[in-house]
Amino acid sequence: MQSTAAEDYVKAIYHHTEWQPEPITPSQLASRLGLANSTVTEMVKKLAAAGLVRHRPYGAVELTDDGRALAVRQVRRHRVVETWLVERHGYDWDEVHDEAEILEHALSDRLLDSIARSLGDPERDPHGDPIPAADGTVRRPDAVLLADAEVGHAGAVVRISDADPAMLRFLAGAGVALDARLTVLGQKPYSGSIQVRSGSTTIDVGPDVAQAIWLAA
Amino acid sequence: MQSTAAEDYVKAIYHHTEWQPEPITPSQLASRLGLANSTVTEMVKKLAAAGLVRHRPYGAVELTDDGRALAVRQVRRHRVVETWLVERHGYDWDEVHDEAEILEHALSDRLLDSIARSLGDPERDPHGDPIPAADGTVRRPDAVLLADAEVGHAGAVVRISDADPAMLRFLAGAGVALDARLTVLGQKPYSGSIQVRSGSTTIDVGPDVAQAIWLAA
DNA sequence: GGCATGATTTCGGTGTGCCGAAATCACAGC
DNA sequence: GCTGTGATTTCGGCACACCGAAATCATGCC
Repeated sequence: MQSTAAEDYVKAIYHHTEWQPEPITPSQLASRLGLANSTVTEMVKKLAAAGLVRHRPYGAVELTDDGRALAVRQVRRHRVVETWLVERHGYDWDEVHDEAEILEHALSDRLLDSIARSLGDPERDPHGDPIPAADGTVRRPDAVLLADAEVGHAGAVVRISDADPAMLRFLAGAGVALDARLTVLGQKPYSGSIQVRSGSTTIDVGPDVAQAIWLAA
Repeated sequence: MQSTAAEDYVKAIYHHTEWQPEPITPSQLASRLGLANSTVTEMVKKLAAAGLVRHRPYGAVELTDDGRALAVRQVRRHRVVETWLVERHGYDWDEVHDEAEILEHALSDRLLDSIARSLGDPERDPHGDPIPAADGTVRRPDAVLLADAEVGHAGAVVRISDADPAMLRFLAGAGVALDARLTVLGQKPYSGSIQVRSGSTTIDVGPDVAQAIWLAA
């Protein structure tokens, strides 16, 4: 059991728990993968038989150590490829995902490690997501979601969610990029938006943006 | 009909006619692909329905213009990838094939062209096989099989078959590489071997080697 | 404790690409 | 013209990954 499908499943499960720890339900998994619930049920059963996943009927799905190791390997591949596409082949942030999704299943370990080396073995991808090392080690920066940061908190942008390409472009235009230093000035009561200082300018960010940016703790 | 399987079939058919023009039979195709005859029969039927191949029952298989275009595209991908693996990732000639076989199905046109550009849009791969251009143009050098070359013929090595990795290593050890200048000194009667001068040394090559080296005409 | 509701699973079915065994064909030799 | 032989095709079947519809389950609400 090491098909590209299995790799996609464990990666999706891992991804779900990467920034918050509740286990994923089968239907969440199905919608994330764009598959029918019945398909996921069947595949989860196979993954469980292969020892990659724990699952009792009608319950949530969790990775075993083996499953997590496979997922981390897959995440490494995906993020190395994304970084390579952006840094060496002129792709934009919002163009890399589909290509990486295919390539991550096609590269040998040897080639992937060679590509990573040629990039200087980066520890994070263009969004700030940590790139696991070849041995499975993940170095995750101490980070606070902007939405959860206290007033007065100041820190560099450590991660920006890549869920919404339009937002990425907006933020780039506003000068908010990886490593940009932000200071939380305050919340506007009842507006749901947060005031933030970036360099000498002040910007208001809505709740969707505040959920997409992590600052160094 | 653009599956990786279809790509493999048309590439194998193309490959068969690349250096000699008899059409390939289903069983030859099956053994080249490592598949059962029955599988090939079925797939050929689908390829014919898709307009990639011409085939009447119990006859040989030939590419249509569409099929040839797809095959050439695939050959380009394969050879660009091989060149890239050798030149940028330290692979040896005899190590690239399997990796390229997988990658050629996984790279987008955009990425492949970017890789080719980064290599200077090479016109031949490490074996000397011509790399088709992105528009499908193939520039094949005028070449003579060493076995067919007349006594006194002199020319650079233009292509070395990659069928036998051990032979590749032997030739590399003997100083016979791409662009090495060889002169045909003569045939040893009844021995089947040919005397060749390479620089200041003279070597005897057997019929298998003489079938694997092409000289500039 | 019964029941509605939404999530989960089961079930029958599909498409692709593969296989071995059996049937069929083409062609050469007589 | 017949026939044997090897190549080709047909046939039933399998594994994988997917689907929709129907059945089943868990949970919260009354």
